[in-house]
Amino acid sequence: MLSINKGSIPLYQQIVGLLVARISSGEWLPGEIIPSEINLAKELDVSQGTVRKAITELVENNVLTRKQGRGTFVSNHNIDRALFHFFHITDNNGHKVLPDGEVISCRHKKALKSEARKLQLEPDTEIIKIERIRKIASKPTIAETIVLPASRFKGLGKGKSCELPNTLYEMYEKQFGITIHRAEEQLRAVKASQHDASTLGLEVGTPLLSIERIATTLDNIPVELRISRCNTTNHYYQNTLF
Amino acid sequence: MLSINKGSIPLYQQIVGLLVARISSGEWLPGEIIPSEINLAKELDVSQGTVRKAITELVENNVLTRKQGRGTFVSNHNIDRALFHFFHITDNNGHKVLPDGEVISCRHKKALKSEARKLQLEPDTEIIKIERIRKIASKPTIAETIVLPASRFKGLGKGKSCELPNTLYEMYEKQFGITIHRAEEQLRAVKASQHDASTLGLEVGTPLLSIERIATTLDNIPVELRISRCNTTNHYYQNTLF
DNA sequence: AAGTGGTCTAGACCACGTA
DNA sequence: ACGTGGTCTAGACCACTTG
Repeated sequence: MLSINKGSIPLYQQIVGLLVARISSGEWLPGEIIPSEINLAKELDVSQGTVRKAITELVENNVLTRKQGRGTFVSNHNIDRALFHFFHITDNNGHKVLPDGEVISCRHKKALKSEARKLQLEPDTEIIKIERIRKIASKPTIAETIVLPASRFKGLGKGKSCELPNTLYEMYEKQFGITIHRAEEQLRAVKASQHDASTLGLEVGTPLLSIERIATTLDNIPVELRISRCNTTNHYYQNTLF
Repeated sequence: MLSINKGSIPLYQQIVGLLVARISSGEWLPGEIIPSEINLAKELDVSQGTVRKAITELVENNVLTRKQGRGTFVSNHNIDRALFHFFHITDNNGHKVLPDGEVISCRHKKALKSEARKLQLEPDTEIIKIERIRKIASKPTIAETIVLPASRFKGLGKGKSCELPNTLYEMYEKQFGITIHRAEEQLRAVKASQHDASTLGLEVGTPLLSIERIATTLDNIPVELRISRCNTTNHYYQNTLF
């Protein structure tokens, strides 16, 4: 099982792999506690320090969460994580506010060529396309288009389920067992289209901040494509560099 | 000196503080080697593991750089760091290319109210304002305005020194002993002004990605305000979320 | 009181770079 | 050969949570 040979991968890295496998296989679900460091050490026949180093790496990647005196848990998507890690829009004072979401349409379609490529799907695969408008302090601020592979989100958008919560990732996790772990965002300045302009109450051609996001699971499978067009008159996208 | 009392700050955190102090005081300059973990442990009368933990934290913050077999070094600004950590613009294929910079003007002025606030200066403090245009593959792509407190950059912009290198942070470090450690960026979509439009060869009103950056030193003193207006037709701003 | 994570130690050995 | 960082161990004690 675990091997400690000359020139091989460090033990703690192998353990990281084992832990990730047990999480993405669903053995340990989001929010659940995992065995204590001591018990994992016994099970894997390594020292506690080595297990600890592996866990530390996963904590830094937001995969696990430590709670002193209680144990180590698989991270889950709550409103805090949504705001802290997956939402970079703030008002002009730098304060984050989670906007309300209001679904405009939700339809099953065949993926466009570009959508299929970005989600690593076969051409013409069935997808769910959601259009929603997000309001901050009752003011329409972001127009969003969300594309999901229909096969992974069975039942979404049929019947009355077009009412979606604000924190979609929490819903993906609870209803579909899909945990978003990582996202790549591409930002551009674009002109508001006719559609954007009318939903956001702006003139056609107004500059909007376009954020195209591809969100992936722990095992790096893309499961959501999201394009947000944001009115940055009273808000901006905040990023910190080190 | 170091205290290990009940309920006090952990030893390794205290050591982080000591190391940071010795770096920002200039005792260890960027690029220089610091004492080995063993020697620091002896000097501070703690175990090597504790020193190691402190250093690890600084390595993760890009303050120190470890080189196996050689030693631990104070990080410096080279082209790699500029590209990897402080430059998020890529072409449409996701490839980073450091653009050329061409200074348009470089003048000493009094800080505007908003500039003084952002750089934490007294109103009317003397600043240096640099306008430059950045080209990628000979094509003007980014219009930049850079504001620096004159007191910290004595001599810059007088005489023929208006020729600036592409990697400014390397120059700040070498010529002025100022190391940029962290930056906050605020992104917006804006209309190209008359000035932007002519320098970038676009029509007035074209959407541009505005990036307002405040860069700070290790001891969190803001030393540069930079506003970039970027034509995102063939480029985008790339960001990764966890 | 018992169990968990968090800190700290002392020492062994490996991998790498330099001389 | 030597010194450096990198991994791993075994064990002690502290801080926190729960029963």
